[in-house]
Amino acid sequence: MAGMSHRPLNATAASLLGFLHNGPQTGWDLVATAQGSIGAFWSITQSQVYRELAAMAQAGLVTAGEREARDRRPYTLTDAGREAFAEWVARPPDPELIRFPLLLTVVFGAQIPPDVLAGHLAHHRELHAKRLAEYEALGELADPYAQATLDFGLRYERAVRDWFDALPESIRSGIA
Amino acid sequence: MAGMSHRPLNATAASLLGFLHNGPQTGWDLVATAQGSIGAFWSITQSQVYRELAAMAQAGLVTAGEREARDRRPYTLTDAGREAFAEWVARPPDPELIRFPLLLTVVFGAQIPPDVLAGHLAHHRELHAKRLAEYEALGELADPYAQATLDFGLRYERAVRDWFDALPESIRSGIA
DNA sequence: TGGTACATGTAACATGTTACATGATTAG
DNA sequence: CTAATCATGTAACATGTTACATGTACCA
Repeated sequence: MAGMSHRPLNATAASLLGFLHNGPQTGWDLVATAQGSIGAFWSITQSQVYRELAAMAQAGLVTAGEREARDRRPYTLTDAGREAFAEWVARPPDPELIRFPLLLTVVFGAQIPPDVLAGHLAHHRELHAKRLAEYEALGELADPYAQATLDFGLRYERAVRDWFDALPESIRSGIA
Repeated sequence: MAGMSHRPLNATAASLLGFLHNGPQTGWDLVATAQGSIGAFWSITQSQVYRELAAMAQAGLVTAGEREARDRRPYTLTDAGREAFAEWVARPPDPELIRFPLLLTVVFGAQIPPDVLAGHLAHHRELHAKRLAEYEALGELADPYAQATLDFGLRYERAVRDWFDALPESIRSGIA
């Protein structure tokens, strides 16, 4: 079966397989796990999780277990799933994608009432300050890999904060 | 017509309207304009541009001009389009979305051959170093709003570089 | 006269989002 | 008994991506 041709996994599906390396989990649990551990740089919705699990079960990468209490249905990684994950991991990761609507409003600053723009900026500065505080409150993580991604988040949030603070007064405060 | 109910614009469509404030442009030109000025934090494809232009023409936000040489078809902003743009910028921008596949591989580091992970990291470090050099080569921009977004890019890329360089040796070099 | 860049568009599909429908279990 | 939480799933739609088809104009 080694040479079987399957289209490569998408990163969302692959990450579910990644989590299943730690043992069987239900869709519900996977949503919580994913949002908690990779949510900051890989958004995943409930709908997607159930869809990918169904597709991967179809493809034999996971197997759906019997329904337990509360209809919980645990999914288990198969050997084929393990192999698909290994293949995914070996391919060079795509470059990151950033979609930052606030920067769009900044670019079009000349077409926007200065106080409106300043309000958007102030609001987002707050959001980011909160997120930075949350990251800092986490302290040191036991898992060095998780710690590495947290470190990314910390550096990112500090860079964003510094950016806000370095904006020209005319843009930041809405005083033309 | 002020109270007409239309679903709010998506950010991609809105940004096209933003660019059309500087005068009529063809789809082709808009793709180049967009990729050059907001491409770093808002990806836009050609397909999307033609689709959004057609939809916005339908909705009366832009008007398609006569075909010129080489079948060029310039689109012009209408008053309704100007209004729709103004409504869009008044709404608070959504938080940014970051999708960073490399960080997924880092999170699953324990399930990945160390040299494979180290290779991915080295490759991406290179990519980011190049991008930072490109940004730095741009120098000061005349438009303060464009400069503000460039400044974001510079700070982001420096944060990413510093993150790479601060990774634990065991992760970065693949030496277990 | 042949290749390259310009230019528009469609088709097919993958991915992501939002809202809803349904029911089980727990806690107060 | 009732509200909140747990849990699965579907439906409908929006957005994004890739590949292709078609033709124009320039330039070597």
